[in-house]
Amino acid sequence: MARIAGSSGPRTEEAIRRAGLKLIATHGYAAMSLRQLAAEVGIQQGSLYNYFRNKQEFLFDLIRGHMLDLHAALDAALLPEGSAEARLTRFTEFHVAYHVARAQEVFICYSELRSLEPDNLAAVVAMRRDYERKLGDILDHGCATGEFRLADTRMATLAILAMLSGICTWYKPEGRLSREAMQEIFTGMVLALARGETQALARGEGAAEVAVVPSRRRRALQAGVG
Amino acid sequence: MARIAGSSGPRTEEAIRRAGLKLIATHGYAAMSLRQLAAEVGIQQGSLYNYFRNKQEFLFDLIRGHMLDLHAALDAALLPEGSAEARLTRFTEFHVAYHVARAQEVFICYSELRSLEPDNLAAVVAMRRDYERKLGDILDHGCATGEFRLADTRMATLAILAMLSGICTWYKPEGRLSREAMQEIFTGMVLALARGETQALARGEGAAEVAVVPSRRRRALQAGVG
DNA sequence: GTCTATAATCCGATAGAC
DNA sequence: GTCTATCGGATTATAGAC
Repeated sequence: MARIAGSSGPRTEEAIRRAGLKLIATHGYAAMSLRQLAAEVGIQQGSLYNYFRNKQEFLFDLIRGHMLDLHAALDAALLPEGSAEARLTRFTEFHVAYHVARAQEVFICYSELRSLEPDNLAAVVAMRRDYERKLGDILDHGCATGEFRLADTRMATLAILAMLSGICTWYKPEGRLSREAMQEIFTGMVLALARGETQALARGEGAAEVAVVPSRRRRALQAGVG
Repeated sequence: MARIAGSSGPRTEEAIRRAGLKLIATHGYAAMSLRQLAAEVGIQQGSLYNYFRNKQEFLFDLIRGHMLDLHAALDAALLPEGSAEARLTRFTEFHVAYHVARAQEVFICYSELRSLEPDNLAAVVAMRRDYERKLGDILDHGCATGEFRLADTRMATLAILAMLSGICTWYKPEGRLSREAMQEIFTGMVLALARGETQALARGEGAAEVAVVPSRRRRALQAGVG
């Protein structure tokens, strides 16, 4: 990134934000040094402290700002009334659009929670819980009206959010599918999951009991392969 | 962890592995120092180099070993023949069981890919792709036989894997649901998603166009809230 | 195999000139 | 607001005694 000549407050601030998003999304917060960030922006490392008090505050501002945006945008997109199906459709379309448009920020919000200090983490987790509840309420309502058939709405909430949030881990703007196509595909999958009319197959007893912890001997053999 | 007196090769090796899994899962690879790791094991930092050549090799061994275990366990669990529904049921039950039993290792395999150097990353990504293909083949087969109805099997592959893999981000052994209950719930959701007989609702035009990038002014207001 | 000691580098954060 | 310079400490990795 080109060197910015002279004084320029707001421009530098936005450049730092964008560079930080990119570096943290790529390498992670702990692996990003402030010298790296300053070089990407085109300023000296010490100058960064005109824009935050310390590295932790920079991360928290990024994540908190994004969560506020997310909530505001969801509230604007969500229907206050209507059938559960219509509201779930809206929720899914919004979630896909948001994750496509702001994949980096969304990714950081999931992956860098571990890097937040306790107080900052608590604030973000509370906002996250509110967000989950909005989906959970739709699912609960749909089950009450008979539109949805879910064995466990809490698990369904986590499953749907994980499924949709996964988008930000592999989505590329130049990819095969347009935003509209992805919205339609994912809406179809989410609705099918929620309606879930079918019964699970009789489970093959024993299948679930497969060994998931390898023997010490197999581990040793694996090490030898390298 | 208690100090291990005297020489003890294999015991130390396993202790390092377990401590590394815990620390990396909790704080991340970049944030874990070798001094921290050594302290957790109860040895001095320099002694770690009897067990790996450098920090990167330690991470790669952890991830690669886990991927080998995962593949071997899946192959043992998966039915070579049978209906697509039966095979998808087996796949899901296995995936849930594995993620419940080894949540830490699975989590690291997703979250620390970014910390792998290029050659190591390429090796892991190749293994990951093989794994995805095994699910993709089941879905393709099911669509061909008419058991499944999916608009896009590639998206469905990614969606199902994200949904199941999400388990390792929130699962706690002391949680509300047993492994068996989770297997049944998730199998039901995955099968419903794959069968997906229903059509999506007519989409509310305009709903997808909601602003996902806030105005500069709103951002400034948000910053003021703090 | 474990220890102590240390090399060489990098880190976040601060001070003060302009 | 940006720069240069630096402080104090932490980091990975190595060397050599036991």
